[in-house]
Amino acid sequence: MHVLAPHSAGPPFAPLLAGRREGKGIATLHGDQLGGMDDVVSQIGEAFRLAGELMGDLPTATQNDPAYLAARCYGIARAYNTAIRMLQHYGAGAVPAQRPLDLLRPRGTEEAAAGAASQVLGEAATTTHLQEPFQTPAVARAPPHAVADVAGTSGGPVRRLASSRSPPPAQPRQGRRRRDSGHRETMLVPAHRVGNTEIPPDDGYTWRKYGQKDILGSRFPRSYYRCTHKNYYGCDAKKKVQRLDDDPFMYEVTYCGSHSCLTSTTPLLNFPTATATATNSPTAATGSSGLARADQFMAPAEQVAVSTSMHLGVGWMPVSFQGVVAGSGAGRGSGADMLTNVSTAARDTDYPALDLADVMFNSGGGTGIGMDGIFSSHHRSDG
DNA sequence: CGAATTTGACCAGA
DNA sequence: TCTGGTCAAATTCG
Repeated sequence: MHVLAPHSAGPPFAPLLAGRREGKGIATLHGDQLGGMDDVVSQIGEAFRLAGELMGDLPTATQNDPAYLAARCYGIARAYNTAIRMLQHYGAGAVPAQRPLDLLRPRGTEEAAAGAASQVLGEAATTTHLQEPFQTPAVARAPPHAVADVAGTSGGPVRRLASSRSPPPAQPRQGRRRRDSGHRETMLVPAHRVGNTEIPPDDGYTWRKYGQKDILGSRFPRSYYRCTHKNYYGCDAKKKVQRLDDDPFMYEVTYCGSHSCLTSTTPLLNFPTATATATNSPTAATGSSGLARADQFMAPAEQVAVSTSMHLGVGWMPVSFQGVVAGSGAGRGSGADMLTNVSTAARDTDYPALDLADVMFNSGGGTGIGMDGIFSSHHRSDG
């Protein structure tokens, strides 16, 4: 366990704007990883953070992209869902037995939309996905020869015309293995709709790219990442990022293995000051969980490693509900369909979650200052 | 100089 | 044999 000293300096996005080099991965929280109250606090903070991001995107995103908005709202609501579930798990009866997933279940909509949403939510309920915003260095809009990975690269696009590499080793390499037989999970991630749409959003982990391949039948290359902390902690988490052929604004990300490191599992959280204050208990500040941590609790070095998702974040779509637990491409296209369905539901139905949104966005007293107040106050949290 | 990316080669599985 | 996944030297950048 490492104690995260209270930290106050600069705007909350400062670490994000500092030009970090590493990509971040999405955090998937599984049932056996359910932690204590600090985790719950982190989860709530994550939901706040996602909501703040959405608020920032509203001026542009609302114009012509209901699917994008639906995805974002989905991510927010799911974050709260996860918090509720964690509370129920943690409280063991002390928490009212509300069904968290009902927060998102559409009422009285066409079955397609409702079915899609229910499927998604059902999956989230069973695996307790904690979807952090995500960013990955993968870029693949243009042919691989013309475009290099952008986000998170230390040197930006690098293209060599000719390789001067050494000849192959005299002795064949040994121990190279494939087909990791660990946990695999595929998710669909929308690309940014504002700013650089070439990169999927941050997911809160730090990844190091170790390969890129042109995949047969795919227009875009597939990028391979492993956890940055593999060497230090033996963390075997990996992920593959593949841009969908039929939807260039969607990435298919497959996670292989799970994080055994702690430092990579610190997706950026920007707790509202009030929230941070309310939860700034010793437990919250010193919790051992690898889950998100308010960045004002972070030491500067740790802030460097946090997510860029504050301004890049986009909710993730789990694909495993489609049965695509393993195997890339199996769910290709379906995820987009799901997104569309969710989008439809979002347009045509009212959600109980609106109550939640009302609380979130109007907590300041109906003048819209609720979130503004929360997040603006937070802007000085790490100054 | 260390860390991260690029990219051709290598390897394993289908 | 083909294809995807991984390795590792070369390269780049801060």
